[in-house]
This record gives sequence, C-alpha cells and structure tokens, in this order.
Amino acid sequence: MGTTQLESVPEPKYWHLRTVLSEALDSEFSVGEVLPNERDLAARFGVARATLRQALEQLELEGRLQRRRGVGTTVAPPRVGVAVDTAGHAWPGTADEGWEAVDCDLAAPPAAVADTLGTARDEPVHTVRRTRVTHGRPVAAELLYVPSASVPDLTAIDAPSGAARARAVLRELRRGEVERRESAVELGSAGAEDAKELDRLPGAPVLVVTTRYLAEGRTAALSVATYRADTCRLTFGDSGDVEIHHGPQSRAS
Amino acid sequence: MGTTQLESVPEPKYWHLRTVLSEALDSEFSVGEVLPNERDLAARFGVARATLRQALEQLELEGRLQRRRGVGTTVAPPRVGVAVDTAGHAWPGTADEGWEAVDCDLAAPPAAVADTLGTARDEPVHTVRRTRVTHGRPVAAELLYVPSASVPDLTAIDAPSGAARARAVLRELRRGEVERRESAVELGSAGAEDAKELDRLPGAPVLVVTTRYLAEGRTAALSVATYRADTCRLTFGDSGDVEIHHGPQSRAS
DNA sequence: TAGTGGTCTAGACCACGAT
DNA sequence: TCGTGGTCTAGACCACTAT
Repeated sequence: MGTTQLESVPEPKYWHLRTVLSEALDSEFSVGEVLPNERDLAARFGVARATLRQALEQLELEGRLQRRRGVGTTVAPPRVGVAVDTAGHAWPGTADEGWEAVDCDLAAPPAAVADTLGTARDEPVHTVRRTRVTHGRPVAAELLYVPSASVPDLTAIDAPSGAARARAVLRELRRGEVERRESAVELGSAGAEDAKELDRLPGAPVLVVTTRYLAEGRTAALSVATYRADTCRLTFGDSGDVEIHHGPQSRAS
Repeated sequence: MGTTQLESVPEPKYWHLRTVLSEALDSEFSVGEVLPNERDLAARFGVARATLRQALEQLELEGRLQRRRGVGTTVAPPRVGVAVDTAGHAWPGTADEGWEAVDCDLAAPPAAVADTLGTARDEPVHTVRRTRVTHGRPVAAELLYVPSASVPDLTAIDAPSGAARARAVLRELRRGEVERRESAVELGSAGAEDAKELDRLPGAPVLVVTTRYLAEGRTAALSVATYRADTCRLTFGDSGDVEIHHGPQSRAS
C-alpha cells in the first residue's frame, strides 16, 4: 500500500538530539558561549535529563563542548593540533614544544615496560614525569622510562631528585644518537593522577601515545604520553594546521 | 585527634567498580569468555544497573570488554596493532594491508575537504570508499577524495562506477610521485554509515586519521579514515607489536 | 548560598540474536 | 520465545564554583 516509510530504523532520541544540538552549535552559538543548563535543556526538548546528558557526552567526546562542574557547558574551540612526531626532534620533545619536567625518581617500572626496555622486572629505571602545555592549556602528561644504561654519565652530583634531576636525565639522554622511533596511538582513560594534571575528571578519554626510542640496537627509552582527547588533534609528519574532521561523517551524496 | 583518614576524596562507585572488574578480568577470566549479564552483575555488586553499565562502558572504551546486544559481554582480545604510516607505502594503503575498495562516485565533497584540496566548493571530486580488514575483522572505513587533476589519464573506459571504478582511480593515482604526507589523529564518533561498516552502533568511538598526500606542491589526495577505537592501536614509524598500555596508568611508586 | 554538572537509583520498555 | 544489552524515565543527592 501507499504508506510512506517513516523511519523503518528509528533513531535513538539521544542521537537525534546530538544532531539537533550540533547544528544549533554551528549556526547559533559562538566559541566560549555558555549553553542553558542541563535541566532547562532537557525540559526544552521534552526528554529526561539523563537522555540529554547522553547527547552532551557525545558532543563533548567530539570536542564540540566543554563541561565544567559548578560552572556550566560552553562551546569548545576547535581542537589544537599537537605535533607528536616531527622529524626535527628525534629525542623526547623539548621545552620549545611545551614540555616541562615535573620530577623524577628511580623505581621498578610496570612489568610490560620492563619487558620492552629489556631490563629485569625488578630493576629500577629513571622515571621522568613531564607535562606539556600548549596555548596556556595542559594537553599531555608523560611518563618517560630511561634505563640507567642509556645515561651512563649521570652522576649523583646532578641533583638527587625533583625537576632538576629530571632535566639532568634528559640532558644525558640526548648525548646519544637515536636510530629510530616507533610510536603507537590508542584510546584510553585518564587515571586519577593524569586526570589531575590534565585538569579533567578520572576516566576522561585520552589518546595514549607510546613511543620507543631505539639506539644502538636497544630500546634506549620508552615514553607513555596521555593527551586530552577532547582538546587535541595529534599530528604526524608535519604541520598541525589541517582542519577537516567535524563529528560523524556527513556524506556529500 | 586520632581518627584515621578514610577517603577524604571519595571515589565514585562506578570508578571503583571499574577497578575491581578490571582486576577480575586479569586474574579470573580469559579472552573470549562471557561475563554474567548486567542485571546479575549489578545485583552481585549491590548497585543499580546504570551504575554497573558506567563501569562496563569504561572498560569497553579501554578495549578490555566487548558488548553485543542480544549476545552478552565478553572479554576482548588485546588491541590489534594497525600500521597507518609505514615508510614503504607512500600512497594510500594497498590490498596487502587489508584495504578493499567498496565503491566510488564523483561528487562535491564537504566544504572543508574542498578547501584543503584547493578545489572549488562545488567541484566534484572522485570519492573512493574503502574498508580495511585485519585478522578477519573490519577495523577501518575510509573516504578518499581525489581531485580529477590527480588522475588525468582516467578514462571513461575504466569502469563507470562501483568497486572497479574505485580501483581504477587508485591505480591512476599511484602513477604519480608522492612528495610528503601529513597525518593527524583525533577522537570522533562513528556516523551511521561508518558504524555499519565497522559492525558497531552509531556513536561508537573511533580514531579519525586524516591524511594529506602532497605531490607537485599540491594536495593530490585527502584520506579520512575512521578506525575502531575499541579494537585498534595505530602504529606509526614501524612494527605494531608493542604492547604497553593497559587502562589508566598505575604508578610504580 | 545558589546554581551548575556529576553520580546514583529503581524501575520500564525496546531491539536484537539465538533457539 | 527468551535472554541479552540498549534506551529512557523521573526523580534524589553530592561536589564543585561563583557570589
């Protein structure tokens, strides 16, 4: 019969809401603007607050919104392009890329790290903690594992601990030559400590970049860096000024 | 007074649950094993189902669990390392990397894509759709935009449409020389069409890899590939057999 | 103190896969 | 048909921020 086909596959409400809100953001809001609060928005769209929140969560995951407890929901600026694999810097990133040493201690790393480094599981390695800041905002927290063998000339005179010690380890590390780097990117969630440094709640989505630095046939160092997934776009190869993706793909049919 | 400090910063229930479940997965379950259903699990831990689900969502985001409607929740295998920037393959990935052409049409791309390609916004470009399969599982869906100028020798004889057309476009594209590639990785959510090809629900988290192929000073092609964030670890530089990250970082104190 | 987002509950019904 | 995860509701209370 001639009945019009109306949504043979009905869209979930929160997904439809996401689309509506996304279009509203494009046309009626500007960066930094504050949205109405969740209770008002839910009432306006005639849905439960939990359903509205599901839509907002999607948009936050896509980097369109920023939500802060006690403050409100604001329209997020476009993601920042962050270079993570520039050809010019073979060793771990430097201060001009926004890296700042926090502290350093000597401890046995997680088993998986020890295995990759090729050290015994109970052998202490230098563990440097750093943060990366771009445009005044924290974007990444890093743990850099450096076996003693990679920094043979490090002396006790080089500051016993703290940020100064961290800088000393990095300085000694850079005396060697890097043969190759291998990086991997995957999705993760921020642990309590990373979350604090990234100014996010625990469980916030992060892009985990694991990098092996190979020198003289060994793994000279291993970096595990967690980048804020909501605000960062990781760039490889070169400049970070490409702006293409924006939420789920819409087809030009 | 001598009161012991008990959680001055109380952990959310779902976060604690996540930790408990994560440890249980490590010690009491093996890959592929089916977990008890959500209602039973919630009852067992004395929480509402919604709270239990929040914990499961975290674990799924971290690639530890796989949930399928109508089936159940199973323990996920470790993430697959997928090479996305091997030095050996300058042009878009080939069949030996698991890429398979789906179809191709000629249409005006999204405005942002046209701007990057340097074509007029209403100028049609070849739009190749491909999927990538690894270990028998779909891992990525790609849209490859190729301006006509990059495939000057493409003739009408080369199949008018469909997968054959897509392969013809790729073949012609590869006749040129690549100067450089620029890639960016960011978090996104799967649109309805990508979700279907990736065998996931709409809104599923994906890693969006945007790659510019530069030749003769121009952007010769632009690829937007969406990888399943739950099952994939994207590798850059070289081999994909590094296995380090596992959920939120735990410090070796 | 008032207002915001974050957490949690105890239900209900739906869509899908297996049987 | 039954059991599963997915969606949705209408509340409640908590933690944080600004005033």
